[in-house]
Amino acid sequence: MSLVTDADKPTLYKRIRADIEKRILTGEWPPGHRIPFEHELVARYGCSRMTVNKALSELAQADLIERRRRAGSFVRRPQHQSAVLKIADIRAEITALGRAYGYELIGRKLRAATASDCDRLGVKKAGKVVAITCRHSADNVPFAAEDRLIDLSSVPDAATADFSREPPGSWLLHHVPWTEAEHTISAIVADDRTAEALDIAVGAPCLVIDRYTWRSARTITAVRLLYPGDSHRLVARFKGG
Amino acid sequence: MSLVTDADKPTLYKRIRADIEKRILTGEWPPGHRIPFEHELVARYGCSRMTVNKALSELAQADLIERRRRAGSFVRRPQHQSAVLKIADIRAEITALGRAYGYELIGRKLRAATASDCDRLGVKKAGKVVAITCRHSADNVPFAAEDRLIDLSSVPDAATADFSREPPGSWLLHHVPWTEAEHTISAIVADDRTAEALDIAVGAPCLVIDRYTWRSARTITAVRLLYPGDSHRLVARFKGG
DNA sequence: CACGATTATATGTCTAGACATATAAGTCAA
DNA sequence: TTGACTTATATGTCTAGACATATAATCGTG
Repeated sequence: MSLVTDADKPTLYKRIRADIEKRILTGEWPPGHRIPFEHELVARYGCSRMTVNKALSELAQADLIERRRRAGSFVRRPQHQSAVLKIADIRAEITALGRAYGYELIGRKLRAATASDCDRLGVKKAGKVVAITCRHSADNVPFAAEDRLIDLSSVPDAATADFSREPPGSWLLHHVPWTEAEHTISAIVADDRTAEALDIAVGAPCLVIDRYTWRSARTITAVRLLYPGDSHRLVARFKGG
Repeated sequence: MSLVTDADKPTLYKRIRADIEKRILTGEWPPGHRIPFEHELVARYGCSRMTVNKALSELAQADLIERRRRAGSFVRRPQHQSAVLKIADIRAEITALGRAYGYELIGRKLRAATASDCDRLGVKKAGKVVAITCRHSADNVPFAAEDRLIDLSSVPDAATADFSREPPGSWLLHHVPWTEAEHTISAIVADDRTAEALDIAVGAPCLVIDRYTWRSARTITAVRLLYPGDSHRLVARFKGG
């Protein structure tokens, strides 16, 4: 599997699309930024306008850019994310509810990936990983317990990031643009350890969310979140065809 | 709001795309069906191949069709939907697992919408509704309990549909193309009634999915599904920007 | 200054070709 | 029958143009 999708034998329009996509994803061209006009890209790549147009049209279809006649093409602010962000950034979720956000780092370990780590990250062989355990609270009431693994070969900066102040989810969101995520949701009843972490009764229902995030076929992080099941609701909105 | 996107002033390639999209969505061209070759569409619409190619390329980018060199273009089985379908069509989910699907209609009532019905459907005032209670099983083991409300002003045919044979979810899927859905997921522990319906112990964890589906701002159905929490996993995959 | 008319320009769509390339299908030999 | 080779064909990409159209910017006028 290649690092970048569609990069097997880059045709010109795919290269143009990938170039622009990369600048958007890395933040070099932030939302609202005007990307070069078609005629400028034509000059830069030395091709016909149809080739540039095809690249830009696909980016537009993917909602990465917005094209406006006479004005140009502009980087869109992520919009699909909102539904997901509600899940992805617990701090934002809690503060959006008008409640006081609390965060507590319980454990942080830097280690060479074990077999079970690789399995969790969905990779054959990872180098080093950071394992983080922490807890989120709202108005001083436990809100969610988090158990996370970050692949350092994808996110080397995570090795030195200070997770005692900033929750890893927020940190990642601001340092690593993700492109895809998969959630597996299930329900369990709280065992002793979970009950203690969430300050609920043993046997109370818990919502379990396992999220696995990657960018361009490259694993970023795997996280398990435990919520008190009766006090939390997870909202996901889809669009169908 | 218009019913069909991009239909304001249909240019030719959009018309071609919409024509094909319609046939796919209505099921006239089912998954696996080979759609006409480019040269056939060129002949039918009397345009150049690039125009047809643009329509087909967009359908391919939207994952509605798959294009294979030398073979042609084929309707894909819903796969962006698959994550959702897994939720939406329990019968398909169970049979996909290679297990025997069982369905049992427990109750069906046609009534004028009560205040609580309107609330559940998210409308101010509905006319008549159908309320359905049923149960799904896999290999004769209870799989999910369903409690559904269908808005008859949006789906009049549902009044006369025979839900004793076909589960309402499957029926709706084949009769009413949905465009958007919102899921609210939570966890509970089984009470007496739930425990009996799902044949699990009282106090066992349950996953609750409330799904609310609409099309073009028109409510179609609201459904609550109860799954045994330890035996069921819900997978959702998102794409971000 | 405010507002309507004009103009310049970037994107939107389309054509009639061209060559590249993956691959289904057919051919032939072991 | 099976495997290797050849061929036909549908899609993939690209060009150098063309005209259409929405609209930002400019210009003029009251």
